[in-house]
Amino acid sequence: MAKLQKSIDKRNALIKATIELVNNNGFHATPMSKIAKMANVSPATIYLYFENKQDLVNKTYVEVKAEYTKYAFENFDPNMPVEAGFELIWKRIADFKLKECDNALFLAQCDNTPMIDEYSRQEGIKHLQPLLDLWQRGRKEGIIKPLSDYLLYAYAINPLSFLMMTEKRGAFKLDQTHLDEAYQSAWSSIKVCS
Amino acid sequence: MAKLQKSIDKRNALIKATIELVNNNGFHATPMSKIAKMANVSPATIYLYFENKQDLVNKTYVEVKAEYTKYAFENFDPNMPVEAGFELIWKRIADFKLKECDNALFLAQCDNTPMIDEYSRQEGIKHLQPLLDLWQRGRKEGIIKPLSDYLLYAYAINPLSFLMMTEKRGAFKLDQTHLDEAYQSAWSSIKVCS
DNA sequence: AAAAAAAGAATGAACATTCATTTTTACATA
DNA sequence: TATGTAAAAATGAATGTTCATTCTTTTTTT
Repeated sequence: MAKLQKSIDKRNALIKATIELVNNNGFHATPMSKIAKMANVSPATIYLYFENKQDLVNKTYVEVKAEYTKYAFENFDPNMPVEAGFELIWKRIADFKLKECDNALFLAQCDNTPMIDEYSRQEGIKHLQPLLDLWQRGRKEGIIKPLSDYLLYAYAINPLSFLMMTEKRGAFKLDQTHLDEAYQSAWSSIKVCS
Repeated sequence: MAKLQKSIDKRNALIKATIELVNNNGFHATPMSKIAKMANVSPATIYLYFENKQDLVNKTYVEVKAEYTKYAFENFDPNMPVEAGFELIWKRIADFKLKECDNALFLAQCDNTPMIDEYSRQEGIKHLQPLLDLWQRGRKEGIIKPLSDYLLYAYAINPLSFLMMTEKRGAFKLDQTHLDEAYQSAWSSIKVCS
C-alpha cells in the first residue's frame, strides 16, 4: 500500500467515525478521543489530518455535501426536458437519502445547527447550481411556478430530509410507494397547474 | 410580588436565555455559566429550578412546543370545513414562525439533533393531534390526498421550518407575497386535484 | 539512518455540579 | 407597626471531571 493511500484510508476512517458519532450523540457529546478510538487511531493522529475539532467537522460537512450533489447529478444532462430532469434529480436525491442514510442525516443535522461555520456552509451550497439552472429554465418555459429558488427547494427537496429523519426515528418506513407519492407531492407543489 | 411569581420570572428568564444561547451557539457551546449570566442569576440557582443541563433543555423544548401548538390552534374549530381549517392552522403556524422566530428556530434545532431525549420529543408531538384529525377528515371527504400523516406534514408544514431557517441566515426575506405563494404550494401538494 | 507518521501520556482549560454561606422572605409576637 | 426568627432562596467559590490539544517517544517508511 503506497504511503498516500494509507493516509487517505485513515482520513476516511476519521470522517466516517465523525459522521456516525455526531449522528448518534450530537457534536457536543462526541469527544475527539471517541472519534479516534472508532477510527482505530490515536487522538494525536487526528491533528495530523485536521487542524482541530471544528476543522474536522467543517471538512466532513463539505466532503459529504460534495458527495451528495455528485450523486444527485450523476446522470443528469442539462439539455433534458425540465420535468424529466427534475424527476431524475429528485429520485437520485431520494435514493441518496435512503441508501447513504448516515451521510444524509449528518447533513441534516449540520444544516439545522450552528455546528458548521458560515464559510463551509457556503462551500456546500455551491454544488447545487445545476438544479437552480434547471428551475430557471422551467420558469422561463412556464412549466415551473415563478417562485424563488428557496421556495422551490423548501417544497420540492427539503421534505425528503424530514421524511428521512422520521424514518430514522423509527416512526414510519419510507418504502417505494411512499417515495412515488412523495414525488407526486413534490412535483405538484412546484409545477404550473395545467 | 408574591413568592411564587418571583420564582416564575426567574424560571422564564432561564428558559429564554437557554433558547437564545442555544440558537446562536448550539447546545455544545452554551455553558451553564453563560445561561446564568444572561438570566441574571447565579449558576447554582439554575439547579433550584432544573435537575441539570439536560433537564433544562428538555423542559425548554416541551414548553416551547406547547406554546407553538397553542398558538397554531388558537382560533381553530374542529367543525370548520377542511380547506378553511387547514388554511387557518397553516397561517397561524407561519405567523408563529415569523413572529416568535427565536422559539421556532429553537424547535427546529431540537427536531434535527439528538439534543433532546426521546421522552420529551414524544411529549412535544402529542399536541399536534387536531391537525392530524383534520387531515383524517379531509381524506375521508376526498379533499386531501390519501397519504400518511408524515408525508402530509413533510409537504404541508415542514417547509416553513426550512424557509424560516433560510431567512434567519439572511439569504432571503420571507414577506407576505412569499407567504401566500408558500401557502399555495403547501395546499397544492396535499389537496386532491380537481 | 534520516525523515515521516503515529502513538500514548501529559497538560491545562473549561465546565457541570455541589458546598458552605449569606440574603431574603414569611410570618409570629409584641 | 416594629422586631425576631426560622425557613426558603440565592449566591460565589470550590470540586472534580472531561476533554481538546500538545509533547515526547516510538515505530514505520524510504
